[in-house]
Parts: sequence; C-alpha cells; structure tokens
Amino acid sequence: MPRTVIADNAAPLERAPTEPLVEAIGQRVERMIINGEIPAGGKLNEYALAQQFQVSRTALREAVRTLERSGLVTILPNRGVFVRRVSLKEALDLFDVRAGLARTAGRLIAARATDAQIADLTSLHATMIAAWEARDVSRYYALNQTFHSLLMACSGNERLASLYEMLSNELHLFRRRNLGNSAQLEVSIQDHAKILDGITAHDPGKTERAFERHILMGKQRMLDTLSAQPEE
Amino acid sequence: MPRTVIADNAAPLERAPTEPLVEAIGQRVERMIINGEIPAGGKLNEYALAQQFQVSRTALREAVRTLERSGLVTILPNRGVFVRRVSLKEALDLFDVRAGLARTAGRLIAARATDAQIADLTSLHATMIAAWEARDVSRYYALNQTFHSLLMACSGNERLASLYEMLSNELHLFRRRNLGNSAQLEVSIQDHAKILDGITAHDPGKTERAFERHILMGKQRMLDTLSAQPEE
DNA sequence: AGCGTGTTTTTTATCTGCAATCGCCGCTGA
DNA sequence: TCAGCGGCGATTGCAGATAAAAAACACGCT
Repeated sequence: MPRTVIADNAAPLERAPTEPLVEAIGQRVERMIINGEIPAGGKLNEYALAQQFQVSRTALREAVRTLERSGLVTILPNRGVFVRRVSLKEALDLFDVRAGLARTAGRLIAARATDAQIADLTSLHATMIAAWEARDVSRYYALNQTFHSLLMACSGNERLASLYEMLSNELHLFRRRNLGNSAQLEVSIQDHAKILDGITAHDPGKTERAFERHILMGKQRMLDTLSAQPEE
Repeated sequence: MPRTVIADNAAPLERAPTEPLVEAIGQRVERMIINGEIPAGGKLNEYALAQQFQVSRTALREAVRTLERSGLVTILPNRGVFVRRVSLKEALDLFDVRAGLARTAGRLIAARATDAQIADLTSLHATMIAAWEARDVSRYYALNQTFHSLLMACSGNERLASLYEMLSNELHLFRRRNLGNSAQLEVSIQDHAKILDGITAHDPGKTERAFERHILMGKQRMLDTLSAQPEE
C-alpha cells in the first residue's frame, strides 16, 4: 500500500529571486517524481513537503495541481496526492500516442530542418556512438534524451515537442529503466541512423516511417523485457 | 490592449456537494473561455471571479493554474491570468498535431471498434446528415463535436482521446467559428462517410488516411477563410 | 503639451488559520 | 476471535489576512 514518502535529499529549494515560487516548486517536484525519488504510488504529504521546501502549503498545492494535468500525479479528493501509477495498458497507450507524434514530427523535420540543425544532430549521433562503444549506458541514456528533444525541436512545432516530452515523462512512471543491454543500444543507434538519413535526404516519407518505427520498437522492447521478467 | 472582463451571466457556481470545489471552478472557467464569454487576450481578475463564484481566491487560483497546463490561459508573473491568444502559426501547429493524433486514432479505431460502436457512429452520422439537410448549422456543429469525441473514444486509448480534446479546445481560442457555410458542411459529411467506410471495413490504412485528411482539410479551410477576410 | 517621478490604488503572491474529512485504533458485544 | 462502531489524531479543503508588485494617477518641471 502507498505510504507517505519523504525524500532523502531534503534541500530547502533554490530559485532565482524573480522566478515565481510556484513554478520552482512544480519543477522541483516534477524532477523528484521523474527521478524516482518518490516512487510510483507514493503519497505526497503536503505539510511535510511544504516544510522541506520552506514554503507554505498553499504554494505547494498550486504547484502540485499543475502536475495533475500533465499526468504525473493523481489527486484523490480528501485523500491526498499520489505519484501516478501507470498500468501496462496505459504504458502501451502512451507508446502509441508517442509513436504518432513521432511520425508527425518526422515529416515536419524532414521538410524543415536546417543544415545547422542537421549538423548538430549528426554530431550528437556520433557522440552517442562513442558512448555505446565505451559501453557507457547511463551516458547513452542521457544523450538519447537530448537527441530526441533536439529532434522534436527541429520540427518547428512547439506544442508537438512539448506534448512529446510530457508523454516521455509519463512513461518514466512505468517501471524504472527498461532500456538496458548493449544489444538494444545498437538497435537504437541503427534506428537513429535511419532517421538521420531521412532527414539529410529531406525525405518526409522515410523520416516519418523511421521515427515512428523507432518508438514502436521501443514499445516492443518493453514488452519483451516484461515477458522475460514477468513479475518482480 | 487586454482589459479585465467580468462575464455577463454572473452565476455563483453550482456543484454536487461531493465534487471538489476547485474542480468545479476549473470546469466552469474552462467553459467560459471556450464559449468565448471571456475573449481571447482578456484578463481574469482573481478577486472579481472569486467574488462572482462566491469562493475564495485560493480555490480560484488553484483551478486556474490547471488551465495553464492545458493551454487555455497564460499566466504572466505579477501581472495576472490572461485567456491565451493563439497565433496563426500556433493554430496551424495545433492542426498538424491534431491530424497526427487523428491518424493514430484512425488506425486503432479500425482495428478495435465493436459493432455496437460502429452502429452508434453510423446513426450519429445519419443524424448529422439530417441536420445538414435542415441547414441547421449550429446543431450540426454540436453534433460534429460529439461525433469526433465518440470516434476518439472508439480508439480505446484514453490518453489519445483526452489530448485530442485538449487540442480541439485550444483551437477554439483562434478566432470564433470558422466552420460555416453549408458547402463546407457537405465536404465534412463526405469526409465522415469515408472514415466510417474505413471503420466498417476494419481497414486501418483507409481509416487513418481518411481521418488525417479530414483534419488537414479543416486546416486548409481555415486558411482559405482567412485569406478571404484577411484582417478584421 | 510632453515627460519624468513620487504617491496612491489595485491586483497578485504568499502565508497562516480554522473547519471538514479521512483513516486508524481500540473498545464492545456477539 | 472478530465484525461493527465511536473517538481521536493526522491531513486535506478552503477561507481570509498580510506582503509585495504593478498599474494608475497626479503633480511639477521643461
């Protein structure tokens, strides 16, 4: 059963003096959730968190409300705020939506990406290959996020990018780190290469197929991992 | 310049006693915005609105914060809350994302829709044809929303449906009612027929193309309308 | 008149407090 | 022993008060 969780690294929250308090809190809590400092299903105690951040409960409540819309927490009336649990069904759904967004993005990117952007992506891709060759999985993982984020930015459609990011965040709530062994990394790199090919050739059809496929392969990979270790 | 707006129909807010106050306020304000009772760019005065609803500013603020995430309002620190203005570029972006979601949905619907759901859609489609023949545009408009919402529900992917709805709401902020003359209605009906054909045949490819195209035609229609009456 | 500046007023940002609700725990009686 | 039931502490829901910021205003100067 969900129990109240107070994060270990209790720091009183830092922010630029101009930045609105509520936003700072929101980002902070968001990070805590995505990093898994508060486990899925865990409860956020208003008083305790407010105390930890040295802010009032009001500010904290406002911040947490916004996280509800982005799907990171669930609010049960009179019960409290809980880090959302993403079911397998929901995770699969998220992958499908994400794949659709990727497809849309792929088409746009192929049409719009500038040479400078393509150069950035290519160079990042090279860095990722290096990380793979060094078998540095966690570095690859971080670079991978950057790569996707850069990719989405190249679509020139901000809403598209922000929705994609939101869904990626939500997906983090479904079991920690599926992406693991280096064989999977290699597949991922090949996918990226195909996407880059499409973009470089400014071929919308090729790019959209490659990007969508990349996400759907991720979904498949998750399913494979799951059936390998069904319950934990 | 944006000026504070106090809606005309100042009703003190009704809700089921169990429903959380903040949610009720949120939905109410959302409706007010989508219905255009508060014009795009208009300012929401916290005190005035709280007064009107007979609630505290705290509750109102919490509610409005959530609307920010869904893109209906913009919050300027220390300045206040404004109904979001959607630029032409943003509207076009929204259409692109929406079209992508529609495509994804189309594929899923063709694969998953039950006979009962197909029957419902078909019957609704017939009702819409009747509304068109009666030249009842506003009725058609309402039915159209129901049709799309039913459609998305058939995808069996809740997140997909909710994102689609969110984007549709956002699009309402870009100039009022583009969908107008009956020639456009006829095109819309033909689109719907094609989508239904795809679904009935359980043909994912056909359905996804038809649904995506339907949205992109809407985008084109908006552009046409705009170039007809460039500035207002 | 136009402009800069100090002052008042309005509005927002945040905090504190009280009331309502929930969950837990121990009691009671079968 | 255990299901039912108050009572009580913990926690959330909501309201109002205070502090801080911005906007509106008014004045005097050029």
